[in-house]
Amino acid sequence: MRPTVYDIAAAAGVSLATVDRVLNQRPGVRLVTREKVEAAIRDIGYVRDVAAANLAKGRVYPLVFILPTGDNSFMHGLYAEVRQAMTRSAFERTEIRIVEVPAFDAAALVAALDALNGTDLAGVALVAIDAPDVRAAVDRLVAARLPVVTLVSDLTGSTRHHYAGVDNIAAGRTAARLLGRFLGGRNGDITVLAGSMLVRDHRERLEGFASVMAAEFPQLRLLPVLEGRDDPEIANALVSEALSGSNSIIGIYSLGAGNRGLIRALKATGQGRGLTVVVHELTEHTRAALQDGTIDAVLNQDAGHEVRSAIRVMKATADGQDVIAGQERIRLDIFLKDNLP
Amino acid sequence: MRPTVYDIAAAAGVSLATVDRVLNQRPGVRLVTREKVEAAIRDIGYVRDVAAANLAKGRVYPLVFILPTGDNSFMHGLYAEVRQAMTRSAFERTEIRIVEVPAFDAAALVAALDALNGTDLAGVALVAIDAPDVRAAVDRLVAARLPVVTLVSDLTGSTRHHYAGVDNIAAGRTAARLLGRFLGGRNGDITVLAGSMLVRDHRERLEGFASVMAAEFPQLRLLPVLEGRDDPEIANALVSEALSGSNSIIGIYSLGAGNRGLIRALKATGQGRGLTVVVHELTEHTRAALQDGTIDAVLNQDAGHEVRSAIRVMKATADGQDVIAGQERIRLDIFLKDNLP
DNA sequence: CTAATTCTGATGTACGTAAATCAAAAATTT
DNA sequence: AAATTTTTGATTTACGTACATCAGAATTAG
Repeated sequence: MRPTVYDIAAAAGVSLATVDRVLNQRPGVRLVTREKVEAAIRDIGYVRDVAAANLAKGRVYPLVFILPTGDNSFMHGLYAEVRQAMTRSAFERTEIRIVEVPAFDAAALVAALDALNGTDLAGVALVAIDAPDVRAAVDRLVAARLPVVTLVSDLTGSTRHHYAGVDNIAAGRTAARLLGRFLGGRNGDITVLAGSMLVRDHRERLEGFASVMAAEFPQLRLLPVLEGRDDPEIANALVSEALSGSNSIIGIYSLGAGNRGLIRALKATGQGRGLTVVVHELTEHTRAALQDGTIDAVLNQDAGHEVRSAIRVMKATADGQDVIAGQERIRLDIFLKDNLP
Repeated sequence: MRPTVYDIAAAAGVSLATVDRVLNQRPGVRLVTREKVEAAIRDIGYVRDVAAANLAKGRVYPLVFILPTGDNSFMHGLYAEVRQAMTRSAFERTEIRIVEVPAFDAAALVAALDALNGTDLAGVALVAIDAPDVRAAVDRLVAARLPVVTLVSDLTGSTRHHYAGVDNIAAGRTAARLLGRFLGGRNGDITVLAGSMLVRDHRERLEGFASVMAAEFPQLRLLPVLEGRDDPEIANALVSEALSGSNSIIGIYSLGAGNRGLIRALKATGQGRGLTVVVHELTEHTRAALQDGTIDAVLNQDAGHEVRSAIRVMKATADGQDVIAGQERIRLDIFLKDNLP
């Protein structure tokens, strides 16, 4: 049988109350006694039964997800996953609240973050915008001992506890290699469609993409980046214009959202041109386009995994526990038409 | 506050004892009363607090992993992950035991399975060998109300509760497309190295690979499959022989384990021939080969995820709970040199 | 050496559920 | 209607931990 607090008490030769004081870092224990108890804990290999402890504490984890609004399938999926997680609240002792903020609006994000300061929370997850005042706002929350997890897009340089998202530089590099190798030595132009250079994930994807392109596929030339603000309408307009304006485009990398606009443009203007296309985020639209050959590869981050991972990390951080590192690494999924889930 | 058994009792107008009898399907409750209680449970949306229930029951989950012996990195990794899971036993209320059986030995596997029948277990995970008597042995365990999960290689047609592994047909198809597109229209021969056609995962990978090759890359010709028994030495010998015997081989697909033998052969005999190589399972050897360009892509199943998923599913099945489907889907990882973890 | 202070022990209640016991009530049989 | 059987209720203990209270012991200060 696994050791309990009674076993520690017996081993250390103290009472249950003292063990409890040590375990829960309550005052009123002499240093020597405390060390005696801690030694006993180590010796008999006691590990606190978190379930029992939570039961006794009546612990619940009030969590907040700060999510940007946005009419694209990826964001819809992300919202859906958070709502899914809400339905599991009873089991997981969570109380999840969603706070919506306008997309790409750093000031609004800062306001949302600051509004949380002082409230009774076990954790905050946010899709970060890479701006100094956002960083400062996050640091304020961390300083107030609140677990903070960035979701999808990271905020390096801040003191956030964890990032639940993919390695976007690696994603960009991977996209470049896929595109480069699929094009098999042909030369021509590559168009990159992004959402906004304001968010770190898009900047990083571009950075990775450009560096591999330059180093390994010099026969391919990168055209200036199109910024579609993750909006299908804008994306459609930009890509249509680019394709009709040039015949030397042979590849497209879409590193943001709003791909149903891109796909519409491809079907209207890109038909029969033998374009090789790599995009991000598996949605109903990109899935269909992958299947019918409009798109050649989809890079994806599983929003469900990201949300569940964020929740696990926030809970663990709130309890001062550590997490299974391998389990919390969000992997980059590569989908070809053959391995669609 | 979340409803408790007391709330059900009050809502149904019965005593706590009766609620308990209904909840735990104990006898001694009239049908009408039982229905009254069940209605109350639905009405107030009661969900049992599993943590508290397990605490009260003193529940532990004795689990068995039946793993094949085998001197290849993938199996080493799998063992390591199970041992990792053992270290978390205290937290997870599991008691994990590993049973080793010789690889590719159906009779030994059947014996190991039958030895478990009648023992007090909460679940069995096994790397299945696709043979009728293995299927029968698994069915016997399932009939004895024991949760059974296949790991890495499935056993379709059996009554196993769950398969914790990747879709191997999709894996084979994906490998074919990667190889085909990376070769960019060249024509020549493709060599396939497998472990054994006895295990379903290898058969399925080959099936998927061959079908996409035939349908979409007719300029590539498949050579007869080499069976390396997942053994590095045998793999090395077979591939070396194949490469020195033919100059028309331009691609290799290794769908089993034992790749350090393949890599040795490639470095010795395949240098400078511009071979395109796709292999399975990310290990230290395949990782290094991917980085130095000996290999072009690695398809991988994350053994850690498989083991953790198997444990979650066995526990949930033992409790009659259901699982988060999306969370238990084991994904096929595709690694290029750019997205190595 | 006494008084004040700081530690420590003993004990009880709570969390939400499981499981057992025994008495009482209701339903069924004779 | 009595005897029997089946249902139900009331109550208690337990799981492992948290947390509070109060008394007694040990330590420190005066």
